[in-house]
Amino acid sequence: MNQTAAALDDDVIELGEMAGSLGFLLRIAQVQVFDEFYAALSVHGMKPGEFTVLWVIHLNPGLRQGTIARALHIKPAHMTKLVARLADAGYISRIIPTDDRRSVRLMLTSTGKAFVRKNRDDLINFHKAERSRLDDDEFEQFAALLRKFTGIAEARP
Amino acid sequence: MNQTAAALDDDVIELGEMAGSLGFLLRIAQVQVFDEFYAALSVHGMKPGEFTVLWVIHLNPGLRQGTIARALHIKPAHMTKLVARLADAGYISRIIPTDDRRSVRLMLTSTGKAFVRKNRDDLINFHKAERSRLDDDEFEQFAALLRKFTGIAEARP
DNA sequence: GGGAAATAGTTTCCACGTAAACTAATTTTT
DNA sequence: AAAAATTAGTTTACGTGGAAACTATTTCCC
Repeated sequence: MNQTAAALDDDVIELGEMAGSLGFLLRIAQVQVFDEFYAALSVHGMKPGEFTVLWVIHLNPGLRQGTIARALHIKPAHMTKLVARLADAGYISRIIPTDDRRSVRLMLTSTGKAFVRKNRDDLINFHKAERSRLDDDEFEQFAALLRKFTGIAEARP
Repeated sequence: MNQTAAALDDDVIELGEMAGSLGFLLRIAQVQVFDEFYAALSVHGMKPGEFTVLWVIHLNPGLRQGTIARALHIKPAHMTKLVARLADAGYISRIIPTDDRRSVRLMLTSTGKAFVRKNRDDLINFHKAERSRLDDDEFEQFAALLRKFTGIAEARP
């Protein structure tokens, strides 16, 4: 048990300035939240990105898939596959408008609507569970700083 | 140019409760920081994870690679490849101690030491660049909340 | 109006990271 | 002390997401 040198002192790691690096801290935080998401919601066989897209379509029916991709920082190539998965699963329908047949507009199917309605609470509860080490005030402050940092507007009430 | 319906109003997206989701906000924030990292440091052909590992070895010479992997939430399989890349590049050396020949302890080579010394400032400057939309107070508050959220201790002065 | 440029999405191919199975070394059990 | 269990790291096989090239459609401009 007693180590011979400081260099061999496992489990205690000096991070130095790294502990002030947002990139590093954000990555760790995201991994943790991701794990929580899977623990809470993967029952439905859905991944975070897919759920997010479904949610955005729910709130913004008829939007172009490219617009959604840009807003969520999903690359077009990936968006194509993600949309295909959601369409194959029967949650969304791809609509090609006649006035611009290059674009694809997305709508929830009735199955998709039912899914969102049914799992809305799981989503909300998941958000609450995320708070883990923070109290309510800290949580709100944290979310506000994240929104400011990312330049994302707060939800309109 | 004038859209016909609200549903077609591209570029304005309603996120609803999603704007309060840490998972969502963390992902966006991380993507942004990641992009900044590449813009600032990819000249050296090094990725964020690699740079972080190099930095941790610099501060904790002789640590086991598994210990570092756990601390940085890097999976063992990935750590093997990452360490191989850094070793191939000549930045670190893998040392198999005689008292436990299963383990691998990592040290910086002189090349690695020189690299860290030379790029330390880029790293620090990068951290400053990260602050973009936040002032100094907000930045510190943000980092503190991230540390609390992730359970990571602040750097010892 | 017809070719050039721009735009939307898709396809192909590749890199990164992971889970699962595996090898090697060490410790525990009996 | 041999067998079983544990631990450290590696290898293999695969899935996800991304860059670049491609197709289809629309807009620009001469």
